[in-house]
Amino acid sequence: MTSPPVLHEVLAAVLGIRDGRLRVLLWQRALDPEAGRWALPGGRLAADEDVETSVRRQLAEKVDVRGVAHVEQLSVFSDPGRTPGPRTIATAFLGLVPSDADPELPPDTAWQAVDALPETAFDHAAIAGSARGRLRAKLSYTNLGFALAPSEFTISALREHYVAALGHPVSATNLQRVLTRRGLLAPTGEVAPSGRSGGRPAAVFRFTDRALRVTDAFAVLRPPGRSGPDPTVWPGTAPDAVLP
Amino acid sequence: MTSPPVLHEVLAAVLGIRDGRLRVLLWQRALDPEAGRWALPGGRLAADEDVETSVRRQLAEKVDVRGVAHVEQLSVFSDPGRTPGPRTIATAFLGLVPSDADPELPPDTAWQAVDALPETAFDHAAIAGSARGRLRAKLSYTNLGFALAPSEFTISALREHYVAALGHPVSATNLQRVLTRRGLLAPTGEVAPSGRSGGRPAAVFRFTDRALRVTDAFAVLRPPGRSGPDPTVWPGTAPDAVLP
DNA sequence: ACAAAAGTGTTCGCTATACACCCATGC
DNA sequence: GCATGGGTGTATAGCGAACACTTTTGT
Repeated sequence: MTSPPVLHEVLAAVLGIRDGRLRVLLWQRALDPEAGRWALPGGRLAADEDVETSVRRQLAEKVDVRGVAHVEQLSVFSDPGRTPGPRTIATAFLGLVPSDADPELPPDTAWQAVDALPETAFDHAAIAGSARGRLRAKLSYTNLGFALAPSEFTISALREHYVAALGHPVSATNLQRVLTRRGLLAPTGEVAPSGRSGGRPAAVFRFTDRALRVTDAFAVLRPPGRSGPDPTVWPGTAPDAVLP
Repeated sequence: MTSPPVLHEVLAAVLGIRDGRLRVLLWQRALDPEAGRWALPGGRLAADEDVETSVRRQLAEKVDVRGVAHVEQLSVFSDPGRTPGPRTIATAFLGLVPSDADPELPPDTAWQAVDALPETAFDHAAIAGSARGRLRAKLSYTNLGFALAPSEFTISALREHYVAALGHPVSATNLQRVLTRRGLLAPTGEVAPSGRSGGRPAAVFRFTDRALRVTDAFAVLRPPGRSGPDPTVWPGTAPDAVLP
């Protein structure tokens, strides 16, 4: 019964497209251990909050909460040696901030490219990588683009966001078709003026929903009889909890 | 700095097809709190183990470890009031036991239908539901059937497993075609004798792999140029960690 | 007129489902 | 022979990728 104390922290890998690249919000540690290295925001769980409440509270101290369009749990990092000192178990989260939200950041905090992280503390690089993997997967079968793109955008601007997040070329033609067929895009009716080098002005769109929706669940072994893909998620399963 | 102690436990929703239904392994609590109610196996984390090691160790006390074909993390349950007494955070897992593994169970332990759970303790019913959702999703885009079916089976027997797990009709014809096209099934060359009512004897198959493989990742927005669906998972992403 | 960017039309391959039909066995 | 269950052949619908082509702007 004299088991050693175990502390519990939450950590958030907050991703966003900044400057054409997929970046994660990190702060630079001033004190040991790991002074100088970059770390994910987060911290200890308070007595009266669950992990999701906690991560949202702690993010609010770094970025304007309203800037965070989506938060979801990744997984637990619990290796006994993951941090020095008393054992600390971390629940890792993915957060997404659209590129038109530009929260003021504390001086020790910056957006760092996920593909070229600076020296990171503890296992935080693995958590950031896990967040990137989750984002890439969900971009393909959900409407999660809404949490990355600004509220209004042209297709080519949206395409650049997808390219940065996915890390491979994306065709604007097909992107528009896929998202349109799934009913995720709504034209605002406005057009964006063309640049100095000419070109047809682009139509402006927005996402129809600003909350996570699974749009392409269950490619196979669907229940019989239905013609179209059913728009709703399987009964009794939260979108977050379904496809790991 | 006088934050209250937080305990950490792991809980496993071990699912399997038993008697034609999707069931979960539960044990009946003898003592308060929640005496008489049914609970998931699990318990406190030891000092030198991570959560995955811990859940495998604790399962070994209930079922023969070799019977458990697959274990993966679900999510953290951390509501402050989820248990009485000192605060306890749970990391929940999905475990799968093929139907030809019949571990001896302690007298207080039984397979209970997930669709008709008895009175369960704490938030364990929600965890079992989450496990069922995860299983249903992954049956569609991975080879996870291997962890549910016996090592050798006929297509119609496999079909019954899928029906029980998914909760809706599944066509044997299409099931065979989908799994064959994906290269998941290998015929053993043997045939199962037909029953007393006649009928053509069925060919016997086995799964080619006995470890999780994502077979249908990323229906859309694939990297360009490839003809077939790429057989491997996205570089740098573990199958477990990808699609929630 | 020309270049540039946006957007549409069309083709192609592939997947998954549905359903008709053939095969092998017990009685 | 006939019922029963197993298995294959084939048609259909839809999706996503690729690419040619048209539309609309700036210079």
